[in-house]
Amino acid sequence: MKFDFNAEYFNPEHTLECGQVFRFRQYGDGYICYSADKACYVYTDGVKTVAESDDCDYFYRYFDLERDYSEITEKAKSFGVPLLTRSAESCKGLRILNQNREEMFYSFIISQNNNIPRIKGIIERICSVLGEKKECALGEYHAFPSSAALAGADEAFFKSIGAGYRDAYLSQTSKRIAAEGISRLEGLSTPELKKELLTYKGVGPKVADCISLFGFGKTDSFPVDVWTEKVYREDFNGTLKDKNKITQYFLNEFGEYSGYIQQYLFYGKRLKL
DNA sequence: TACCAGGACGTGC
DNA sequence: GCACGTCATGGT
Repeated sequence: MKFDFNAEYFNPEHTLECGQVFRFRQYGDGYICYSADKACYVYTDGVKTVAESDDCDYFYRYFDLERDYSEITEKAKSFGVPLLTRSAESCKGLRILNQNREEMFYSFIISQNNNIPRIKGIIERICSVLGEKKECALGEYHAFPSSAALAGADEAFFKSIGAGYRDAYLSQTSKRIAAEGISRLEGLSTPELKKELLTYKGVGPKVADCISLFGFGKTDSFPVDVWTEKVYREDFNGTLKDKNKITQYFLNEFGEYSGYIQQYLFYGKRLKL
């Protein structure tokens, strides 16, 4: 099955390459992306972006297609920040994905003090060993492992697939989530959710903000990493040093739009827009 | 070869 | 509470 969407506000490259997701690869004229145990081929054909999958309902929501992004990009440009205006204009087809919550937990624990190509490799190796083998029209692939499957592996496994010192974090947090589930995190306000996320091993303020935004759809989150910290200094003339205060500064500026704007700024800075 | 990467943790103050 | 050293490892 397939569906399509106005390509002006759905650009696969910007959406996938902007640093919010790690499980995708270039294929044909577009990309194959994987989420939880599902797969989707997405490409732009003229004025339409087309998505093909065995589960179109899942990916329609995954790509956040029920939301109006023209309003978001206009809001972003209204702040009069040159980098933000340039990024929102040239990347207006960037959408914030609705990703699997547990997959976001482990992915962003892995992301700490790490680079994106290596993060992708670590996640790929974890999936290939512990993820259920699946098959679809696009070929074979491995699902992202359940927390139970991750909890069944030990620290040495995570070390062996190149996770480095994050081995203990993955081991401990997967055991905890396998035992508790994550329904205890549903229905919380954004500040309450962040407070709870900070109690998991390997989850600090930045990773908590990423899980909150990308896993729980909390757009009043603003993760501050080395790139957005650089944005703060160079594009907002910021002088604060404390990263929590920098996050609070951005939240005060952008409110419910923080998550979207953060992604325009992060991606735009990396692209040297 | 150094430095960097979507940082968090433990220790000492 | 805050500053600081440390933590693996591949990318650049």
